Amino acid sequence: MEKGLISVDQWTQGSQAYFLTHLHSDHTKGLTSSWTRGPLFCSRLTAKLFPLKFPGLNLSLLRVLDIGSWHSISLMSPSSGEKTVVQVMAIDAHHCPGSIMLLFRGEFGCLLYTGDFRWETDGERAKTARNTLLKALKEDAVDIIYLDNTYCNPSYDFPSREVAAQQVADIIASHPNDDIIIGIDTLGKEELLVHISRLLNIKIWVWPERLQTMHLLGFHDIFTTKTSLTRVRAVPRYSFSIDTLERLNTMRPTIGIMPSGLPWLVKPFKGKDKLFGSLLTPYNRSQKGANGGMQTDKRNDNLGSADRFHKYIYSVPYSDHSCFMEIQEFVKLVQPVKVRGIVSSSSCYVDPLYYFGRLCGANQPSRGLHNSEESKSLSKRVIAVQTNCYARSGNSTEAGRKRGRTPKVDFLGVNVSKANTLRRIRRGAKIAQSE
DNA sequence: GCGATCAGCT
DNA sequence: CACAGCTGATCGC
Repeated sequence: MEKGLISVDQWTQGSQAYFLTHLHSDHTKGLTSSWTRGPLFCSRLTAKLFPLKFPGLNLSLLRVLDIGSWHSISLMSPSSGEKTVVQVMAIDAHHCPGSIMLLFRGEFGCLLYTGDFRWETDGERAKTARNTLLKALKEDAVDIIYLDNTYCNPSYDFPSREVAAQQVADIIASHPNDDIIIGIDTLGKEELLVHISRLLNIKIWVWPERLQTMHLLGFHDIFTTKTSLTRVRAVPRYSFSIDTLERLNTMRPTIGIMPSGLPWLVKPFKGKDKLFGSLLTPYNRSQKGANGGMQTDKRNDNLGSADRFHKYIYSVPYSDHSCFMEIQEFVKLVQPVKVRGIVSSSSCYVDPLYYFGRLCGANQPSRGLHNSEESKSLSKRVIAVQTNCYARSGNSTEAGRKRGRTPKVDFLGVNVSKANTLRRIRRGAKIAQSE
């Protein structure tokens, strides 16, 4: 398919229809409240959440895709000028509220763009999504799948979110006298919090803007902004640090729980002040026994940052992306002719074909373990739909100008700087007084 | 003063 | 290296 027709999670000029898989910022880069470039297709829930993130956006440009049914869109072929019809079906991606995969068919063939997705085997939603997909696939074979390959490596193995949620609940239950801080983002992990709330019969504190989101999502009794009502607080992940926990512990015993996408790969620890790498939690450590035991008994001010971290913070493998086995099952199910990854990380990228080439309809040679520049640019040029092939980290080791930093964050992690407040208001946050 | 962009950090 | 993305600073308008 030629360019100039449709774009997915990409907001540069030149397409006739734009599709958004979900409202995380790395998929909306370039999209602003002053959007006028064309109709914007998304799920009903995403449409509902839109005003929160993009206040003032012209809502008449939004087009709701109902899950599981085909929508026909009349467009114009950029080269011939003839009318052409694109059909699209949204399928629950179960990544965050409102997230969808997009199945396209048209003159260009049949394409499946997964967006970010989690393909669990159990649960009502997972089964419904599977049935929806299977039904759609009966009518068409998928030519190309654009795959969320975030954890597309056999070393990424972690349990279902249900199991991870139970681990979190167990940690909380085993600290009956502690305050609990859970790090979350602006969207996602709601099911985890609901699980905790139901199981322990406890309300959960969230910051005011997050409460608005919860209300839009239909949660009305579970969450609160009154700290006096609960010992469990969900706070912005970026406010989550050793310092925060240590400060809180000078007032009340408090533990932090990080339902994190990351560190289940235990790696050697490098650099004495870095937190990256082996994040063995107190939870894991107690099961592990040996090794670090004696250091935990040292006085706090003698601890290295790793030990300071593990003293208060538990990291739990709760992921909104599929693990390797789930990705593999998904590719087996779809049996696409071709597969391309949509996440191109700078050095960890593995061509999905390396693992799944043999599962594809046509036997494609893999381009090998690491992404050559060739494979990346190829993916960009030949890509049938203009899609967002994005990188997951803007980390650069460029020295540049170093700026000293003392974040002005109050003990609950809600920042109060003026520039920041303005930015939040522009994002649509109505600053409500919580207490 | 605002939006876009970048560096830094978790 | 990295989940997703916030914050502060800078620069051009």
